[in-house]
Amino acid sequence: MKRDRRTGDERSMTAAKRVTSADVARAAGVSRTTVSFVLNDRPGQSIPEETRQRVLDAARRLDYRPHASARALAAGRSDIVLLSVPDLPIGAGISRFIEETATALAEHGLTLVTHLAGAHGRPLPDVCAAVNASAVIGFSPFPPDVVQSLRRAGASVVLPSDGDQAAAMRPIGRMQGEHLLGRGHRRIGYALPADSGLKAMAEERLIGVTEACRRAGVEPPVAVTTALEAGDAAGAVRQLADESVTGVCAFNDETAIAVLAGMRECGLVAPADIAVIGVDDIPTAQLAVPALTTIHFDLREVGRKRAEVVVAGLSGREPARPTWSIPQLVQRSST
Amino acid sequence: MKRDRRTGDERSMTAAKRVTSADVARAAGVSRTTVSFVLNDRPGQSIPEETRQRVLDAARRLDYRPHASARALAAGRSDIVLLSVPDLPIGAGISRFIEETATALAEHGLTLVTHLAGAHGRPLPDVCAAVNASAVIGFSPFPPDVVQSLRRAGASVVLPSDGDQAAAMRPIGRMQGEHLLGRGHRRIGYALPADSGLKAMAEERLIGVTEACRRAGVEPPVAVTTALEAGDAAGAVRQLADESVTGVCAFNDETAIAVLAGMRECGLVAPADIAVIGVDDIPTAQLAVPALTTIHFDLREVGRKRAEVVVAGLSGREPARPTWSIPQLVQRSST
DNA sequence: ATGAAAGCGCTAACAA
DNA sequence: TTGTTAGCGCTTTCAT
Repeated sequence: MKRDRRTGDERSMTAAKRVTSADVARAAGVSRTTVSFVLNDRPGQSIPEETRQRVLDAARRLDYRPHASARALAAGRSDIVLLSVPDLPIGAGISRFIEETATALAEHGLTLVTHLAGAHGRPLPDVCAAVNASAVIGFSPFPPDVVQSLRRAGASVVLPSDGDQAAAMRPIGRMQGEHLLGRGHRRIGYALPADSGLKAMAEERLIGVTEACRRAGVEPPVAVTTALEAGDAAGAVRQLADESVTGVCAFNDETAIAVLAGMRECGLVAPADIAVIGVDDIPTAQLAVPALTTIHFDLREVGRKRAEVVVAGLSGREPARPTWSIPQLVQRSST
Repeated sequence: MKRDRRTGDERSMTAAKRVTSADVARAAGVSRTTVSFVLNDRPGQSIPEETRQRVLDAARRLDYRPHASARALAAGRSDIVLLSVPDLPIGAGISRFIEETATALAEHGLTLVTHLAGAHGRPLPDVCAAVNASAVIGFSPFPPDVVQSLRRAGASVVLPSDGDQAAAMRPIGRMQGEHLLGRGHRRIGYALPADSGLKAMAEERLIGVTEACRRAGVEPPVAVTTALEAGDAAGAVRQLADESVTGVCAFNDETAIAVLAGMRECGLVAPADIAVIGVDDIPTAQLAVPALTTIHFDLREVGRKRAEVVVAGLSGREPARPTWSIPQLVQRSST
């Protein structure tokens, strides 16, 4: 006889009773094994179409959903991919990227969940373990010790690698720099966001700008850091102006908008006094005054590429070296 | 003899071998049961401090992390709370809220993961099942059929209820309306976001504004919808102007900024021609031209309240009716 | 082509 | 106070 461990309090809040694969098997008149084979579409099993349909039907009729924990436990791996998003703010650009990645992963049967890595949140490896993620993606490479914790927490794929990161970020900075240089600016500035979670990305982009400067034979960019706040940005703008910078590349559109606000506070006008270029092409970029020149990329593409790398890693294949999609310049009035 | 199901390809990408509770038990020289009791801090078990420490030490030394799937499977519930975030954009306000909720939940041993409910993403119940969430939180009440799917997918708590929502949203709209009314405006407008995911929240806030109007004895607000794009917003502004609206409450700061941009395009200036008030107090609100008057609230508080309701629901208790923290007006130059 | 049965790592009732 | 043991729902090997 089976024990019943349910406690007496059967409240309305309790989850509905779950349908198990045994229920489906019974309804279809087959064994659980067969159900598993059919539902997982296992290759190399010759199951007659008729049986297949019977199982599929039963599953649909009962609204069967495999119990993820049980499956993960038995199979030794989950279908969960964890995305760690750095400290706020999450701009619209990031949201789009996340969504595209999720869609691409979903096509491979993987589920993406995201974790906002706030200062006081629980450590990423804990979250990874809690959701039993088999892959973890970040926005910039994780420190080696974190990578190891993640592995121990069950993640078999951890991205991005330093190489991935450089390959993705630098061309963007390079493009920003080249645009400004191409319009005749000779003294370039770079606005880094104060947000620490974005630092690593920003620094890679800055390297791209620096490369552009070197190629053009001009001094490396003057880097300043600014919070998303007019007063602070004004200070940054003053530093830039002191160095007679005439064109500044901002880490992203939000930072760029802050720079624009800082300039306003200093009585400077863009692009006449200083030209500003952002990255991301967020909706508010065109609403800025003046409208912001920025770098746009196809997030769909980027997300898809990331997903491919994850899928490849999970299936043990070496990923085809992902070719990054080409960023595009959106010329507006701020440069 | 144990079977070894590992396939031959032991690649560098594979997750490190996991430490199990049996390992800890062995290291501590006790049984798995004792380990379980100690690590879960089960009340009513009198375990000598000495043994406790021995187990704790062993666990720490081995960097043991309970296997979430196994635990969930055995215990019948997971520690996962799933937050479904509506379609983009995720403003900074939302990010803060998420982070605070996560922190508050973490204090109760729960892990929050978020899912961006994009148009093409997988359906929420699928995600809920995939991560085995025992609670699901949204930004506005889920349709009844979705609630049922979620329950069947294993969620025992689903929030918010319609009541929660109204209690949280309406006072905000009311406050916006009262501010404008208090400054003498007699013809109020309301700007809804085009984004469908935000519709439900927006409509509740609109009700709040309507209430404020009724109390003041003026006509209900003229509602218009606008995308986050200057051209579209200009159209909305024209509609408002046609109805001789002199003050508009925007759903949130981003919408408000779009309205401001629309006004600029129409040659209107705020607050002289039309006053604008937002909600959220996002960083860019004060960077807008003119600086945006808005409603600010303590996200920490809101997140904490939400978390309490979840915890209460999960433990079967009826939540203490959450008292919503008081929103605060931030007066800037747009009104 | 299908089924029986052995676990995956953990929890919890029960026994000692 | 601690250990034994029976599952949780699923996958997968092996036998039929």
